[in-house]
Amino acid sequence: MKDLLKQIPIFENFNDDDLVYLQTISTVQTLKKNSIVFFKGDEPRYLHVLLEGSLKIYKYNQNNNEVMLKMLNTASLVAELANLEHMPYPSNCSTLEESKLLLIDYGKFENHFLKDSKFLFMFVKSLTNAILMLEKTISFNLTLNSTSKVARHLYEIFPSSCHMNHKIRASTLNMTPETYSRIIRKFKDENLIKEENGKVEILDEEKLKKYFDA
Amino acid sequence: MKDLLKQIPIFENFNDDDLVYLQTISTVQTLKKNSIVFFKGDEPRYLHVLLEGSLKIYKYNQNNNEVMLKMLNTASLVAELANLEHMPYPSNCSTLEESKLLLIDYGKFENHFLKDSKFLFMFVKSLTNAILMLEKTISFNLTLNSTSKVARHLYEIFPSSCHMNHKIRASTLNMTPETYSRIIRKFKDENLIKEENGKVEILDEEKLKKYFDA
DNA sequence: GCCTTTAATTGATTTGTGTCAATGATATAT
DNA sequence: ATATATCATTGACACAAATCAATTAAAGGC
Repeated sequence: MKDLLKQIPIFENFNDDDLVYLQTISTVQTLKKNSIVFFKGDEPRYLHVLLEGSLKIYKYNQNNNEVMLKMLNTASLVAELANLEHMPYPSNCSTLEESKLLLIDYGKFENHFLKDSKFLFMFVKSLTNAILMLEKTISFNLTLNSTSKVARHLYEIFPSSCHMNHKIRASTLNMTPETYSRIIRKFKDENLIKEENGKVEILDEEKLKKYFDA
Repeated sequence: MKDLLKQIPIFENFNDDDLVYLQTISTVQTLKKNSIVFFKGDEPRYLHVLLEGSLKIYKYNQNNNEVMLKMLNTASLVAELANLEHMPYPSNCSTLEESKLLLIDYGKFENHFLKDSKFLFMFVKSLTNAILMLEKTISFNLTLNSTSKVARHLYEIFPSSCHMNHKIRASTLNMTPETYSRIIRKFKDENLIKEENGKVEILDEEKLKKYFDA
């Protein structure tokens, strides 16, 4: 777990003592697929760290369809901001597969770590990272059409999410499985990609790139 | 200017000495309507503070239409992250009306202020604020359809932007002026709002609310 | 292994929003 | 004050993506 925590920006410079203390104020929780981690409106009591599995952060649109705002994979800090601001969670969170979470008692964490300015640099780094991700999400969703989103997802995000099925990939990209399927079909017909037992392989990287870097 | 700077989260706890030093490393720039502040890809040399007027942060989509990612009004810090990370600007920025900017030499700012941990708390606060805004943008753009966006904009964002014309309001909401106009017409026909010499008045707040808080 | 459920694909249709075009209204400049 | 440019509105049409529906494929449970 130590190594895993060090992959997370906010903990990367924690020393052994810090990590030991962190464990004394934490518990590990294992959740089955499609379990709720928290609901929109809940008061945050824990800092959640995703040790294994994957989560989605989501809301509902007018038509009560889920809109996935963020997907989180192993070694992520979940929704740090609601904690920091002592505000209720702005979105829902649930598991996409069986997952293991570290629940850190936030009151204790705040008292021990956040009063200490040596940790603030790490905090700034973590927040900075969060901003970069958010800006990427905005730009991705607002400037690209469905075809481009799929192309870019295949090109750059794909390796990390290749174990996921089409349905989840589509929802990550905020489109329906039907649309996703049709675009994948088009790419196959154009010989840009091929798919063998669920594993996608890119055949023509350059042509695929043309779909998104205008 | 002192009072204005103190409205900006990152400067709110600056003392007089800090503010005086800030001025020695800054210049003021006045720009006409539709002037470029920076282009995507530029290297940031200044920390920009918007003293007067308004700006847009934008990119282009596949069809070379502008997509506005953010609008900034008086007393805003512009694109702090590109500075912090020493990365090129990820988007373009231009003025929406005649505007006055404070250009702070970022190299000097960083040396004087960011090495000092007493300023880090303010920095965390500023970043936190930025994250909240970004999350709101994502949620706004991904969960609402055009009608809901206009309703919510009228309801909550409107007073601050009532001096703007329809074209800019539409682009703030990432829709065409035509779509905006049609929705406004619908709301007028339903007696939800009325418009007199460019000034919108809400007639039925409850009904307007129903369009966005599902 | 078979049965049941969930996921994937494909076609037909609908819907929301953008595009194009024409006209009327405002603002700005000379 | 008039001319010119910009903005606003409205209608007709186009298009991307969602929805609905039907079928096939794959995965999980017993």
